[in-house]
Parts: sequence; C-alpha cells; structure tokens
Amino acid sequence: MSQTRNPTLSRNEICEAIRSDLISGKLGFDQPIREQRLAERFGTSRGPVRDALLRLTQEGALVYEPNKGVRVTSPLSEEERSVVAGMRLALEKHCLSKFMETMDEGHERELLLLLERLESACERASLPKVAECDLALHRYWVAQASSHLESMWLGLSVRMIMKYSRLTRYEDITAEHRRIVEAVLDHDREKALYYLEENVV
Amino acid sequence: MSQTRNPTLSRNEICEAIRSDLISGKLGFDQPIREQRLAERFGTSRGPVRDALLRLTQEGALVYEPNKGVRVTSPLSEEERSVVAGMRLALEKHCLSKFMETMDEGHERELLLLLERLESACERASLPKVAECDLALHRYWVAQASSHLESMWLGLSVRMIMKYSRLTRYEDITAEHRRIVEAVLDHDREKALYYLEENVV
DNA sequence: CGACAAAAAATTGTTAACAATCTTGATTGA
DNA sequence: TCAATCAAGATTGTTAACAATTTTTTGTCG
Repeated sequence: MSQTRNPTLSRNEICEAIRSDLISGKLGFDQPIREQRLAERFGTSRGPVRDALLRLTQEGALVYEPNKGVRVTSPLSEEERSVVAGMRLALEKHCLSKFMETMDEGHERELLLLLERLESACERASLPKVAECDLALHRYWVAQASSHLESMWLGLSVRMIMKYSRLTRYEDITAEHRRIVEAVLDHDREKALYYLEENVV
Repeated sequence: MSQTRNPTLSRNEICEAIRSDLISGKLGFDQPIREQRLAERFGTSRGPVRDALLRLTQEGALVYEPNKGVRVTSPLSEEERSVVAGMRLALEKHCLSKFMETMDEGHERELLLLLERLESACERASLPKVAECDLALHRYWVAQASSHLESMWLGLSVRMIMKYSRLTRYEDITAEHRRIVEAVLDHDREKALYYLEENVV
C-alpha cells in the first residue's frame, strides 16, 4: 500500500509510513534498514529519511548504532512489557477521562468513524490494518486530551503493538473497542475506564 | 561551561549538551532555537545539530513547527505532571528493583561516585548541576536495568525536571538520595523503593 | 501618524557531493 | 585447507550550496 512511489512526502509523513510498516510487522526484528532504499521509495534524498529514522529511534521502535545505521528493535521482555502496559494504561485512563469532559458532537462522530474503520479492518482480517486502526482510535482521545502526553503515549504504544498477538481473535478486538466507545458516548466514565483497562492490559 | 568552542562533538554529545541546557533552564520557555548559532557553538554544520534538535523534539523537550524550527516546550500542567510522575515512579521502581538483583561492586562504586557528585553540586548550590546530577544518578540504575526502558524514562524525566523547583532545599535533595543509595547498598529492597517513592512524587 | 505593500534579510528544508567507516570477497602465504 | 591481509564495494556521516518559507525592515500612500 505504501510501496508505490509517493512523490515528495513530508518528514512527518515519511515517519508515519515507516512506523506503519513497523506496527504491521513488515520488517523483522534486527533487520537493518537502508537509507538509500527508503529515499528512493519516498522520492526524496537521504536527509528527510534520516530525520524520520532518528525520530523513530528516539521513540524506541528502532535502534541506532554509529556507522551502522538503524535496525528494528528487539521485542520487549515480558517483564518490560507489563511495566510499559501499566504506564500506558495510567496515561490513557487520564486522557480518556479528560477527553470525556470536553467532548462535543464532532468528537463523537470522529470516534464512531474510527471505530467503524477498526471493525472494517477486523472483518477483512487484515492484521496490519487492524493494528493501525486500533492505535488510531486510542491515539485520538489521547491527542485530544493533551498534545504533551500524545508523544509519550505514542512511544509506549508502538513498542507494545509491534508484538501484536497473531493469536488475538478479531471479534474480541471489535467487541472490546465497541464497549469502550459506547461507554464514552454514554458519558459513563467508570464503565469506559473499566473496559479500557480490560483492553489495554 | 559548554559555551566554549568544542571542536567536533558527535551527534549524541550535541544532544546531551543541549539537553543539559534545557534541564538547567538556560533557555526560557517558548524561546526559539536557531540551528546556525548552535552549529557554530559546537563547531559543526547544521546537519548534526538538526539531528539533535529532532531527537529532543521527539523526547518532548522541544516543540517543532514546520518552517519555523523548534522552541522550548511549554511546562506541563499540574495534572499532566502528576500523571507523568506516576509513570516515572512505576518505571523507576521496576528498574531499581531489577538493578539491585544484579548489582556488583563496580556498580556500588559508581553509585557512590554519582551520589558524591550530587552532594558536591548541592554544596556549591549550583542548581543546573544539581538537576543534572540528580538525573544522572537516577538514570544510572534505569540504564543498568534495561536499555529499552532508559529512553522512555529519559523523556519523562527531562520534562519533569525542566520545572525543577527553585524552592527545593539542597539539604533535602542530598538527604533523600543518600537514603535511597544507602538502602540499595544494604540490599534492602523495600526501603529503597519507599525512599524512591518519597523522592520522585 | 498609521496601515498596507514590497523588498531585504534571516531561517529552515532539501539536495548532491564528498569523507569516513564498515562489510564483503578475493588473494596470498604458510 | 585455513587464516590473515588487502582491495573493492556499500553504507553511513558531514558538509556546503541552493531552494522555499518566514520574519523583519523599508518604503509608500492615504
């Protein structure tokens, strides 16, 4: 999908595109990443590509070694994973709670749209898209609550979802998120946070 | 101290130097940052400087706007601060605990060295140095426990300490950290985590 | 004097060329 | 055959020049 020659994407778009590939697991762990290849793919020079790679490195999705470039980071251990999941949950609970306080009709429409996309991806059983839509939905309320917290959340979440379970059943994902969104639309804070916890941990 | 013309620092060193300036509060909030000036200061071209700025942007210490460069990020709200503090505490507790399991004599020496530096900075009442040494000590056990978690921790901590209280009493800082380190050297896990919590929150 | 417009300066964004480093494969000698 | 050495290629690191954009200054008109 992003394999086609896209003429002149901005730094940020390049970053999102590579991150999407990482989330969807197109790139294996420890696989090296070549700047020139990416530059050709995105139709730019190596400069903007380097910027994007550096950013993903700081995010933790890539690992950098001097004079050797970057490679896909190794998976989190179970221990690390559970610590990160706890941090992500705390962060997201706060953001969802805050988001619900200031939510208007536009937000509600957007929420339903993102949920629909996720369900559509689940129906097509397209794992990369499912992972992407999953993150996009969660990211929405985090971003609305605080741009400061959004970037922190992104780093945590990308790392966690890179190991997105190949075993998860799609109907579960759909159901879990539908429950959250419905509680949010009902302005039922307790229920929303409860379902969120079930989903994240 | 880093104002002197340093010939050819690596990307990482440039990043650490700018981060140090941010921690010590040399740069005011919303103050724009010019690439050319930094390039001259570090004796390189704009390329490596851009890399460093981009990295600090992802870390959350700087904010980027297209065609306008970066500026120092605005302070966290009290709410955001408390969420971030909680995340940092959870992360650091896990790391300190893990660190204590595999600690050897070399680690203990390093710990005492870092503590001495912090106390020395407190005696000289040099706030920038105190903030830097404070972070360096905490960073040590986090880095030893997990390089994966180190970068996450760094982002959280830099943001928090950028608002390092001008009111904190230096003897408190010294005492708090001495208590933690002593408990660590005693292999008293419970006590170490307890004092850590008192210090971070 | 103030508001608007145009020119100038400053700054960021991108690129291509070159330097430094690492990797690979062939060659040589024991 | 095996190991060490060296050369060739590939890759990353850095730089300077140029393009695009923004900001500041200047000039003009009402």
